[in-house]
Amino acid sequence: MADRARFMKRRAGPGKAEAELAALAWGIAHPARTAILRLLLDQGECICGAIVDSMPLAQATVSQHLKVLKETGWIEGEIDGPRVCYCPTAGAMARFKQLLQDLESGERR
Amino acid sequence: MADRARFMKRRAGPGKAEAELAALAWGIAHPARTAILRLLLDQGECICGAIVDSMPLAQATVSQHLKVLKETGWIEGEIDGPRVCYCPTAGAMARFKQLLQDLESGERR
DNA sequence: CAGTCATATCGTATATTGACGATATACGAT
DNA sequence: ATCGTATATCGTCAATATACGATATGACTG
Repeated sequence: MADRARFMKRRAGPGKAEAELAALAWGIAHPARTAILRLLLDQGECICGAIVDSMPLAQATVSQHLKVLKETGWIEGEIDGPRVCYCPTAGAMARFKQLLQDLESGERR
Repeated sequence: MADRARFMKRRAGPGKAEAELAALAWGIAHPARTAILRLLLDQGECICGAIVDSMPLAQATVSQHLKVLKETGWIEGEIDGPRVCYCPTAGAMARFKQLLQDLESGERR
């Protein structure tokens, strides 16, 4: 997947939307991550520990998924004392839908 | 990613939507695939060869991406004489948007 | 049937994912 | 300062993903 990174970054103007859309899609391209995102959208925000408890995965694994969701722009984490409170990034879903819409309607920017 | 497959298939009722959404997202989680899908949505349909010509990738690689798009339900291929004509699967985008909407509004089915 | 074009599949190399336990780090409380 | 809790990161392993050239398959043409 060196190629993925290469492909993602290479293109300048055209292809930029493709890369952004692909990156966002990649963020939710794993059921564990869609489950996490759903939880956060449902609750508005959630302490990391609660997320871990809700998943059949080790804490380290959940942390990795949270990292991916953060890196792809889906969620944000705010440090709250000794714990971290995660919430959906405002506008991320709208942005994703917009990119999908553009894809559908032949927009090019 | 044995885990991916495991996760994808394990769950029965709840988690089903997550798996479906994740699978669709996975389909477009690579810029080459979003580019192909865009091309098809723009043109309505396209001969495989034209798709290959429009991409900076080897024919074999494009074929692989087409396979993923087909398997994830985004496109369909119709044999047209010696060549194959691809087109977007009707309703796939709508289904994806619906799943996203459900994710956002806490739907559970 | 042989030949050619179009597409899919095979085989393979490399990088990445996703899983986990173990460890490190950060913070609040004692 | 030390302890205990909460998260993140490290190290590692098996399983994919992705790329490519080479080869197989399928479909017309002559």
